[in-house]
Amino acid sequence: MVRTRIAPSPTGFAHIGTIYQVLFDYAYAKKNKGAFILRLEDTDRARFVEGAEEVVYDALDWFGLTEDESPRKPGKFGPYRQSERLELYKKYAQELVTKGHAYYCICTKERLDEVRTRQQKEGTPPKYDKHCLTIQEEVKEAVSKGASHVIRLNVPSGQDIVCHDEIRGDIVFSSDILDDQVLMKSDGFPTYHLAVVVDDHLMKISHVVRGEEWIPSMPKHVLLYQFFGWEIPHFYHTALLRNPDKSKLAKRHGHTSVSWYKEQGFLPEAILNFLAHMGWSHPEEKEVFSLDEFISVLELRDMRAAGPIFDLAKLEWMNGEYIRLMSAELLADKLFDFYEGKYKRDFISKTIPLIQQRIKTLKEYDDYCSTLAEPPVGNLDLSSSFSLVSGATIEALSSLENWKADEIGATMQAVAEKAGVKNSDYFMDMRKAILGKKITPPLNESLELIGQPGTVSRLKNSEETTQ
RNA sequence: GGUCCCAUCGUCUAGUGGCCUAGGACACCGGGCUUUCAUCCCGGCAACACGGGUUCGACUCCCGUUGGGAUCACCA
Repeated sequence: MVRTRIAPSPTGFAHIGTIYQVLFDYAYAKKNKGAFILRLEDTDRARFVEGAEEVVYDALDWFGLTEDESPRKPGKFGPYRQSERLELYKKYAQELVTKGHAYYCICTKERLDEVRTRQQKEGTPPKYDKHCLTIQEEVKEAVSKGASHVIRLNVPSGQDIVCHDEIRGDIVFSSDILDDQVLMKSDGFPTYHLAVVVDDHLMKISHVVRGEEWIPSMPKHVLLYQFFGWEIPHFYHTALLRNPDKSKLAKRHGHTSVSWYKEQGFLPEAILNFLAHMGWSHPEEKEVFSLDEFISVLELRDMRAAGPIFDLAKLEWMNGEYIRLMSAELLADKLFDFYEGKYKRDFISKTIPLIQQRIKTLKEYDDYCSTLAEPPVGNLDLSSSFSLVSGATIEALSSLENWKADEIGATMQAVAEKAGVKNSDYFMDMRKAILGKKITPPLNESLELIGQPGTVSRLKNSEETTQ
């Protein structure tokens, strides 16, 4: 049984990099008829944020990557919030202490800082000096009397720890560089390292897909698995998404928030398709493919280890592809929802044929259609020849009987010809006079949509403002 | 700095020793279509970081150099 998981800490922020992990977790689980689990790593009370869980759920739902088990969808392996599993961690930490693989520590922050600065001066790796281990009986007595304490991992010296990554192969670490990591904090909460190992084991996680920033702490996890005598899941450390300057995709450089992509009018399907190209490629080198197809051809071990740069230009292209491939009906629905009532559903439907080949994001709809819905305001930047043809155009259009795009076009063309004005100049002026922009949807169809009275009144207004 | 990871066009990538004069996509630059902008079609520019090996033969294997990245908390 394949069971994958995503284990975000609820910070009130949905990171696009998390979705990247989820995509592979979800797809691999589905491919193997397994389960995709969402576990909340809320062990850091200092970072608790109200409503943060919903942010995670909303993001998963928006992308259609809904989990099989989670706090909101309890399965057999709950609870799915680490804060509700405290007794479990305590029990397993005790087990390690009993076996001698962990020990109590009552060192103060001051002493820890002192040790660290001394090591920095000496140029030795900064790690705990096992002071409390040497006086463990004393420490235990203090703990039993209620002294504030943590539990540390007792890292053996002189051992090679082999960490197997399915993408890179074996990575060997010397245990001598490892710190006696805190397992249980003084507030009774576990640290990530203990919790992740205990939970992945108890929740029967078979494949772990996580970012490569976790590689340095993997030996600690392997050590824990060995101490507990548990089977180690398959690890896939994926390359980190990068900013154009190659640094880890982070808030201060690039756009990391799912909400940003949503606001920019990107479609979840397009984002997923784009993300699927990061570190992985379709076996037939296809560019555009559905989530279902991705699921059927995905092979996790084909992932590349090099860190890809997140290229917005390609995402935009991909998004445009999805918009063009979409049914008119669906696109209209998406636009209507995106603009939350700013545009009438009926108006949007009528504009679809005019803009579907033009917009790359839902947000660009505004650029084309805002002045189609409402007359433009401000400087129209018309050429001097406009005044020569405006009167005749108004007259011709006012008397047009069949207000259809091709008729409108023919009528205007006749005016231009009669006045001896170049088509391109004439129509550009009309475009600017009626729609207020140089870049617009096709003019004739736009005018049909605006209607005869609307068009004529817009022309009259433009005529006045230019005089 | 220590440890670890990584290295093909500007970007995403194909390539698992001969099929490579290195393929595709985005971007970019031309051209066609066209009353704007797009779509669409045609064409172009552009890469195996460097140095040693191994081999009859290296983009592909090994070592080193350089470069980039990650990580070194009672955060995850």
